[in-house]
Amino acid sequence: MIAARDETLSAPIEPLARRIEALAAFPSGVMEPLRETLAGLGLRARSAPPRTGLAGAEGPAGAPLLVGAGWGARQRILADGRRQILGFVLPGDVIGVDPHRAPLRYAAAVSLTAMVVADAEPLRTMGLALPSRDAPLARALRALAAAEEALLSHQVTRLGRQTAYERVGPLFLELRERLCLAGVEKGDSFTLPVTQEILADTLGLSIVHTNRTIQQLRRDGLVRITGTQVTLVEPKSLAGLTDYVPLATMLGRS
Amino acid sequence: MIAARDETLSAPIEPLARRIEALAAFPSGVMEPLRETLAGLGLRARSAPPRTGLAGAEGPAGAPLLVGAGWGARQRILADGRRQILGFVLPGDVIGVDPHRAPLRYAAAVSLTAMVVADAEPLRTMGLALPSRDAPLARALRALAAAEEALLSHQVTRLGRQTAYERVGPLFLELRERLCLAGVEKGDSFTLPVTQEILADTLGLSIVHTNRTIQQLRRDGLVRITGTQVTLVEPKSLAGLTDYVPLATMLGRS
DNA sequence: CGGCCAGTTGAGTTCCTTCAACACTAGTGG
DNA sequence: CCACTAGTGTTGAAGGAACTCAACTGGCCG
Repeated sequence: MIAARDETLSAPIEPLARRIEALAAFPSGVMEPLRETLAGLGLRARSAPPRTGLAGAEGPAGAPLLVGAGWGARQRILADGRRQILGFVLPGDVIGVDPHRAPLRYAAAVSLTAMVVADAEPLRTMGLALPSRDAPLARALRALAAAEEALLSHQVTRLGRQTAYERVGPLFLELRERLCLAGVEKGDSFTLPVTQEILADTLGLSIVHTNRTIQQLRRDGLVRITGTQVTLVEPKSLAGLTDYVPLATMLGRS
Repeated sequence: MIAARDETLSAPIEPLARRIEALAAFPSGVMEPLRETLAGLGLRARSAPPRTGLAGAEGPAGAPLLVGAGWGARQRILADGRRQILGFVLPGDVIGVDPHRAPLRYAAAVSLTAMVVADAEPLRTMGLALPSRDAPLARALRALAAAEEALLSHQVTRLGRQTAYERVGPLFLELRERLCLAGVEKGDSFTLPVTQEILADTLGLSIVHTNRTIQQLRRDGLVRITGTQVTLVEPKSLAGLTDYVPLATMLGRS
């Protein structure tokens, strides 16, 4: 147990490497040196307690942050206290790669569970690299930025044009896909370590209605939930029913 | 009249230059050479008819596009025909700067009115430049990308956590601000060349409810509308009432 | 003139929210 | 050991926000 935890702490880049591998579709022989480049950056992990601010929450537009483990969220809070979660921050995510992009004043990143994060300043430098040197990594980081924007677009569509019932399915499918890409979960089942209040603020619904909607999905036999474990019973029909487009498809791989 | 139109066609970079000038907050002496750099790119404008696909709609992930005049939109269409507009494309916008970013398969860019656009491939190249050469332009382009993401985040919050009444005000304020930054409008009034159906698909509302909501704003004396002309009567109280955060604030200026 | 499109208005319905109460679990201190 | 508390999940009932259906207006153009 402790060994496993230490391993995660010492290798916060692993989820990122897996996502790059899964999404960037590099020819063989490219990924190995890239992994070495990543390892050579010598990123040092630190752990963050639950419910605290990450980059962008306080202080000046901070350094970019690589997530090694745990769940976080980017959120915006209205003057009267209403909260909207823009999206979850999962292992393999890099928030604030571009000094002008993520740690904006209007949207804060917070940890939901305990997290393992690393200062990703070296990554940012690489991300700015010209197509010449370290091109594969720069390209991969741009693909990740593209994925982030794609997720945000998806969020807009869900909130604007889909019913409560149609919003939950894609969210679960998205979370499962992202966690699988990062290599921290596999199969049709994943751990959902957040309360229904968090889900409600993500889905743009009230807590009560979020609860009822999830139960409807359970009654319909599309998901099974025990504790924090979510199992997608029939991912394909769930995807069809709720108009889900996989990340891989969105990024043009298909 | 014709002279003015020709001028726009021959200088599609003007709105972009103005936006950079307004948002990037360069010290004096930086903007002049930057304008010359932009002019030196020799971008050639062409006009696009209304209601046609722009980059990303069809064909392979196309070249990036600079908008010189007219209104467009980025949208996503669900399987059953429901449409969600992610955001408007206005003069000074660059769509698809990053080959991995805008022209995604899942989201198409379309023209709403007649537009003047230019192939912005040279801009893309510059955007990838290292901090060394052409640094100000690269920085400015990244700031624009940041603004784009900020707008998308705003859209999420509006759709997720604000009422119909609260959604319209910020949209009008945002449009006015963007048009002013690009230098194509000034003051508290602007031309809104789109139907209420388009607004509805932007706001995530039905046409009927969009109509009623706008009329409520008129009755409350917050906006005046004659034809396609929208006038914000009391921008400040409208902003306060609907929790609007100006772009300049979001980007950390002020 | 007639047709079409955008805007407007009324009436009824549906979806979602709010308020309230209650069950369950875990943690805390007497 | 057990009350006590707080947080989360769950359920019922009532109200409100937004949708759908339908009709009608006015402008514009062939």
